[in-house]
Amino acid sequence: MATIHDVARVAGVSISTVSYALSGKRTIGAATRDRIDAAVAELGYRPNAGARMLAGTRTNILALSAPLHADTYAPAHMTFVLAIAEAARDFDYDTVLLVQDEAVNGLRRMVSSKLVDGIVALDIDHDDARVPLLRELDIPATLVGIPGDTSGLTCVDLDFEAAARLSLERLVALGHRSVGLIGHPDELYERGSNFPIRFRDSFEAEATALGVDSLVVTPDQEPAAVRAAFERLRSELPGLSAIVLNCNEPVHTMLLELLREKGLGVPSDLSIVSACSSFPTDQLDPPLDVIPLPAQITGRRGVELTLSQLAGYTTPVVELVAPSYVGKGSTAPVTT
Amino acid sequence: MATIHDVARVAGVSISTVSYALSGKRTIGAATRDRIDAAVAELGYRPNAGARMLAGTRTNILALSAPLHADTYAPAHMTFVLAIAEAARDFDYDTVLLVQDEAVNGLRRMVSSKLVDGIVALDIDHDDARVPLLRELDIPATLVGIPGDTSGLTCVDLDFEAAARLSLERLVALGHRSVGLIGHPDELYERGSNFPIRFRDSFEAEATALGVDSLVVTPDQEPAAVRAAFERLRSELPGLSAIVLNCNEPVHTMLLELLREKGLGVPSDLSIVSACSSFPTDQLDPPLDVIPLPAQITGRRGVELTLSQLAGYTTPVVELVAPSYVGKGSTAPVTT
DNA sequence: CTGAAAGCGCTTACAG
DNA sequence: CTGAAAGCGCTTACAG
Repeated sequence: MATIHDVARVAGVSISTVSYALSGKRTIGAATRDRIDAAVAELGYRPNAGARMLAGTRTNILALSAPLHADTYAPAHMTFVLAIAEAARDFDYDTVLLVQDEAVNGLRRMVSSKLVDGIVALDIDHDDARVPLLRELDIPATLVGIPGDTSGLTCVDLDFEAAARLSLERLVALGHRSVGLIGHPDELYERGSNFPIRFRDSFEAEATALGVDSLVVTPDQEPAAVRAAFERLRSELPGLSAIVLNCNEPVHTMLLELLREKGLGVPSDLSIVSACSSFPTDQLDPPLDVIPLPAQITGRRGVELTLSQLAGYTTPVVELVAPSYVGKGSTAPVTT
Repeated sequence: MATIHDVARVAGVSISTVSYALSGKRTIGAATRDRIDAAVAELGYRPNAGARMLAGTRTNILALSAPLHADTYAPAHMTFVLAIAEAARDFDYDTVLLVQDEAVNGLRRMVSSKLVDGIVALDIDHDDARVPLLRELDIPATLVGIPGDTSGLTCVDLDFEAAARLSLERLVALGHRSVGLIGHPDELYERGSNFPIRFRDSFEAEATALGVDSLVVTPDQEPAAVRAAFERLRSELPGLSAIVLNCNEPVHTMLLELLREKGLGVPSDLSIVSACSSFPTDQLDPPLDVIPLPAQITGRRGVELTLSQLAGYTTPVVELVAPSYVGKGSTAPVTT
């Protein structure tokens, strides 16, 4: 394997000139640069990663802390991982994957061995073990997700409060005045889970502000519970003409099956919007309008925010990505 | 951050003694070792990764080449990735994740920059672009999956031919003498896809050997195609009492729905076995007996085989993991 | 059982 | 615009 000395010899320059030519950290004469480029190409030279890490100030490696919980939805998780690994490459970074307990315990090792320049963390719990750790570690890091206490940390995620408002605004624009929200299972709210609560609170506040009749139901992921929740919406919201879903995929399927069974058409009888969904709603029958959880975007921002800290920007920020609305034909003007 | 010099000073020894104590590459006096251990603990010392890579012969990093195809089933893929990252840690290795085009193009970079000691590659196509590359690269590597031409390469995967035999043997032991195989969509076989073909051929050969009436159908992933395939099995195998599935999850669901619609009980009217499935068959209704695609095991073996090459074992092997049969109550003795 | 020292292949002041 | 040289923090012969 060729070293920088080989390149220098072939190009007839010093190794420092080769180094500077490659890093672009000082101006190099055109002729010199050409000779270096030719030598690099001829030898197939690539800087030794270890030497670079040791001599330089950067390792060009990021740690991706990605624990996988029992209830993690694999396709969404995959999308985050891919987005982050690809975004990292766009900035000439490689990604070391830390899974399971290493997602927590491996972080200290990454930092003290100086293997990585920064960290991107996924699957953030409300009381995540990595939150105090990252505060202590003092290394560029971004949480993709919002923990309970964000002080001193940089985080990025979908703006789910705006998403709740957006879902309602779209329905109201179509004339709907009575809208139900099917949320996550009740335990999640009691446990103080972050998103679901913020989405729900924002939904309720916006409904009040817009003068819309609304009700939130929080069924477990079982057909019977979904059925009961739907019946409750119908009985307590007599004019029910639209439903917003902020829940997992199985509940979507169960609801749609229930509606089919009841002979209720979507959107002819009921408009439906899926909000903050990490799965494609195209596959559902019928496909649902959706405000996607933009894993591609937030994952990439996670990388960018970590690298911007590396570049010296050290003020912690909580960045909320604006929601977007994707129509799939599951909403229609209210007909009375 | 403490360096080896700090540890040596605090312990009152030379840095080479610290290095040897930590690597265990030569015997150290008990008292000396204790002082070094104490100094390491006191300082929270961890060897600098870059220095280690540069001075030593190992980087303690593995590359995981994991392209994601459009038809990749995310949960299975996730399982492979987790198994590999965890197995690597068990041998004190970290894992650099290479996705999409980097899964191919990044490999050469990994090798020439000496970032990794070896490679584990997932999602192996019949004519995988990484196959010639890995042959050329001359670095410890293992393919988790079997390409068309395995010459010179180390590979590991489920023994799907044995899996086909196993599925049939279990059914025959229950008295079944007429067994259908629902395989993958026809294109896959025409395209020369590896597993499906080997499974099918082995299934047919075993059926002949056991004197079992059999038929293979290869429907597309659509309810109508699955229905037609099932009808064909019924009409061409009059005594049909069992079906082996070697196909994707959607086809499983479609078939079970079809049977429900027809009022056919599983296993009362029909025994069913899911073979080489990368998804849990517990979730299906009813749960199906399964010969799992053991991602945990083959993923881990991928790491072990790469590290054994690093340790000097250089003879390429194609290692086939024996299939196992997991009963879930979807098979029963034939009743006539 | 332990130490002094060379060297791994870079980056980056320092110098001109 | 370019070069000579120190130094990053280890590992590992070489020596005793």
